[in-house]
Amino acid sequence: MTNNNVSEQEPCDHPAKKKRGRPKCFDEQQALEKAMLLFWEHGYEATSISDLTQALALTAPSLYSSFGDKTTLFYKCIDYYLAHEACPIEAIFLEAKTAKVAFELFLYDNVQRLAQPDKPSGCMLVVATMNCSDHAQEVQHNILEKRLKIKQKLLERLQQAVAEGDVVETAPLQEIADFYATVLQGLTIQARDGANVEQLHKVVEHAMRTWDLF
Amino acid sequence: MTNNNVSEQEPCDHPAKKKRGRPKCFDEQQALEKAMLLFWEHGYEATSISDLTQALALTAPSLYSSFGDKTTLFYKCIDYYLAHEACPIEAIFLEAKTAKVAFELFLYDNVQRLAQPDKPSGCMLVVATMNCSDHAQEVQHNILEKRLKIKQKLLERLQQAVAEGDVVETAPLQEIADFYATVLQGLTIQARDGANVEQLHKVVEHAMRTWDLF
DNA sequence: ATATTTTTATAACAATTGTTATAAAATAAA
DNA sequence: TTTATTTTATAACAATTGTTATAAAAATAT
Repeated sequence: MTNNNVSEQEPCDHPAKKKRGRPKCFDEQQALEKAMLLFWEHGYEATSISDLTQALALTAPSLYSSFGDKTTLFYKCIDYYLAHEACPIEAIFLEAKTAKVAFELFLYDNVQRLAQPDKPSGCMLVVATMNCSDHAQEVQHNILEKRLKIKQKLLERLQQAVAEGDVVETAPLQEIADFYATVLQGLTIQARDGANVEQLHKVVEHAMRTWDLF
Repeated sequence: MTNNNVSEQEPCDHPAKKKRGRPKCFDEQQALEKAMLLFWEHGYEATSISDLTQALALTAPSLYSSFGDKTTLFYKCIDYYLAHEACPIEAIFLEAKTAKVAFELFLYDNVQRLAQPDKPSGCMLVVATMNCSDHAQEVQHNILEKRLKIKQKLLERLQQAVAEGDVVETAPLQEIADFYATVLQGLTIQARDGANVEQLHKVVEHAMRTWDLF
């Protein structure tokens, strides 16, 4: 990680060390956020370089020198999304005492993120590479794997719960993970279709009510 | 509906009335199905005219004279999909004696359609216009409305059930519809992510087990 | 045979796609 | 001041996008 933030003061003898060449006339972090919002809203392929340069108010060469080509930029936007907009599943799963509480917190946290009025609705991992041409097959596959990893984390939290005794050993862990992953991804489409937070909240409420039926 | 099928015999005095000009060298219905499969797999915008002409083995002028422009062709593919590939929700809802049975049949029917090995996975209404540019906003909106109509039919079937007495009047109909719509659309993403029919079956099984918890 | 109709094939269209070469501009180091 | 470095702006690149004009080909009707 290179530190490009000029305004940041470091505790050394030459503070505010200026960079050598012509200074950038835009904030890289802000630009990345704007790009992420575009990709989140319209997806990887439907967002053109021209859309990006227009929204970020910079030229194509500046975009390329700062972020690489379109694919590289997209991956950086995915990372930005996961760091700043997506649900912190590991933290939630760590502090929750039981698997049920963990899933409950996870789903409610997602609900509020999936249906924000001032942000694109739905999970970016789901909506940004849903329909792709053959040229974007690799990108599509990489994002698919990120989705699968989330589902894997659900399963691992259940396994941990079995080890800790708050879920019985005979419980169908894979089925439970499949069910809540289905609900989670359904919430994304519902949000895209205009459902509000209260509606999604009720859906999660019911989905959690069924925990003991497994 | 114009009948372009030359081989079909009609019970009138001049059977097999040949058309006037040069005959078509491709079957319009088969071509439409192939186009539908492409749009289903890759979506509206990511499927190019060149992709279509290549897969249907016909030239661009033939494509345009037979089906109109890309948007018109896409809508015809959506109609073909709804007629031949999508779940016949009205028929299922009509013959089911109770709302619970109706929802059960509907979801199980969907499961087998969403995860066919030789077909694109997931519901075309969900996956074909998930990420679109501004140019395709109108198409995206039209497909969104088709999704909303399905959800509306869930609600109406519940209202019918209340009228018929198999669902209590105090039941939260909108919540029930929201929940099962969420599960349905979640199944689409799960199918796209590689879940098989048995897995989705179990998800539906659990979702239906929660019916009486509303 | 000629005329009419429909579909075909070839080729081109302007516009947009992602990307980059080039040179000017703006800064710090020498 | 000169040199080195970095970012900017302009402009172009080949390839692809959706679409259509043109004319040849293949059938029926007169």
